[in-house]
Amino acid sequence: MILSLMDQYSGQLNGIFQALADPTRRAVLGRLGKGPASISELAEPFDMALPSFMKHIHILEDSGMIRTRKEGRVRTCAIEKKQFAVVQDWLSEQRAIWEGRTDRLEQFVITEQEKEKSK
Amino acid sequence: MILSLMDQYSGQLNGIFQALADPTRRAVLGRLGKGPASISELAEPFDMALPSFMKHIHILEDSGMIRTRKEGRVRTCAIEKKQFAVVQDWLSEQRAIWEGRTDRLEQFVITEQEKEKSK
DNA sequence: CTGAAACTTAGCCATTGCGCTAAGTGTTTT
DNA sequence: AAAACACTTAGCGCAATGGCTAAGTTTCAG
Repeated sequence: MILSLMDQYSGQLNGIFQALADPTRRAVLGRLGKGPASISELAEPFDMALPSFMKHIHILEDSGMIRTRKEGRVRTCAIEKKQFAVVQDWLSEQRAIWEGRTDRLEQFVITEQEKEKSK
Repeated sequence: MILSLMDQYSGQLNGIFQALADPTRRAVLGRLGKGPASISELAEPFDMALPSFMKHIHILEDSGMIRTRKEGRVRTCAIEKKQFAVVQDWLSEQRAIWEGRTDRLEQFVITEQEKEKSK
């Protein structure tokens, strides 16, 4: 059960890191860090056709790094801060390995699971 | 000079995140967190031809996440912890944006953005 | 000095990634 | 009602990714 949680976690990491591997997408996240924005507002600084830009938005959304919602003809995007924690956790996990503290890692995972359950 | 620093930083992020976007490569980093290892030692857990595995090693090395050295016929790989800090810094920077904190670096970026707009 | 070991190089193949244009859909504005 | 706006869908082209096999190269063991 920790295993399945870890697999899910790992699957997310593929998408998240892939999403972060592009400068356009990182710039979009930087912009959204200051607050929500529409697609065209986000696209404006980039010298790119709109459909090309939209692909970046889809990748960001699929990775869970942003959330979008359409009202009327405008789609508004917002950052999903939770996903940054997934990256942070992976980094922490890695450091735990360096420091030979794999036991505490398991403890951490279990603790997080309990937190989830009690929500 | 800040610019060249930023470019280098951003350029590095492309490679780093790309490297981290693959589960095989993350697993290799996990293994190397416990200490250096040879190519064949690292490759052993994976059901993959050696040349395929070597590509992952090259990508990790190019991204700066690992360092390798050949002695005799054996190439030994070790983790490069410094590169993890680059990711950590990016995360911190992102949080700083959410929190509306503008240190010198971000102030610079925003200023440049405004300059672009007013062109 | 011959052969096994540990990579290494070269090249093929299928899929994915990232850009484009052209045309379509649904909302607002005039 | 017509036009403008803000996406959205469809499909093309090319380069990069991630796997493979076959055939080197270099080093070490016997």
